[in-house]
Amino acid sequence: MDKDLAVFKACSDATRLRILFLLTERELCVCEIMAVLDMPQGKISRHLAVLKQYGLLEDRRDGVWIYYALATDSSIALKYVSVYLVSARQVHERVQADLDRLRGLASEGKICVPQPSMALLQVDEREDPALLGQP
Amino acid sequence: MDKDLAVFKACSDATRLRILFLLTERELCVCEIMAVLDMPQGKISRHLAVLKQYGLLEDRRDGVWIYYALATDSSIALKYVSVYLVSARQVHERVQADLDRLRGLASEGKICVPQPSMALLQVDEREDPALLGQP
DNA sequence: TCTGTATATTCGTTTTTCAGCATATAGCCT
DNA sequence: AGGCTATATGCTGAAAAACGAATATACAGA
Repeated sequence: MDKDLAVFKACSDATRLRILFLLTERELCVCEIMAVLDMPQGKISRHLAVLKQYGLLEDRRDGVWIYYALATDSSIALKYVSVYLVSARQVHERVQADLDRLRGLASEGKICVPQPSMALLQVDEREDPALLGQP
Repeated sequence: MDKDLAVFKACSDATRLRILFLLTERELCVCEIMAVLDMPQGKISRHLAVLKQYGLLEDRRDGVWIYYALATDSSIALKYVSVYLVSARQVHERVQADLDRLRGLASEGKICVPQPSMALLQVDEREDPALLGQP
């Protein structure tokens, strides 16, 4: 029962719930979640750590990026929460907005898709202030 | 989404989760829950208030007793949590123990089933110390 | 009206959780 | 090696949650 309790504790925070909804779309790296939710990096990282510790997420490293994905049924409660997430994501407006934002940012290349030598492109060809925050 | 978040917050406490599992059996009054979980009255009452406030429980008064029951689908998350509770109650040992204890106490008449003039019976015919706590 | 029982609520305290900020680690590229 | 980027983690204060103990309320019955 402790595992199930941990699942509910993990879901009992607004930021973490939004992250879980985002991860129903696909696996995401920290900077993508940061960009969509517009929250500081430390905050996102710590919430991801909580979700992982409670068994809801798995992570994999790809170079500098660390991708997080929903874990597959590590407990009874998680099984039901997963189904809930997929069902409820079409219903809640805020979730819809987050998912739209994710797709928008991704299609505009504003967030770290695993492409080579992104840093160079920034320096040479761009001056987009949205990448670093508004000065 | 806030309602769903409230549901998860409600479930993110061990005592409250045990109460919810108990209520999958049938509606219960406070003294029954107290007896099964062996916890002080104030504690149980406060947790019930939280569960009710978050929309997971409904209550009805019957004389001195107040019966609590699982609310019926007041939010998306609650719908899935309800299904989870029914499914998981056969799996978790502690839940099984709680349910067994509930049935045991009920069949022995040790807890307040809505019978008339129970106080009199206690005074006249009984000396069972389990009713008040072990001296 | 008085008594006893069931339940709710308040108070003060302790524990837990969360946020912000700063710093540390780890990998890529030159 | 050194710089840059992505991510993790430590620290501290503030807010929220939980508890025990005590008190208040509400109802039933004599």
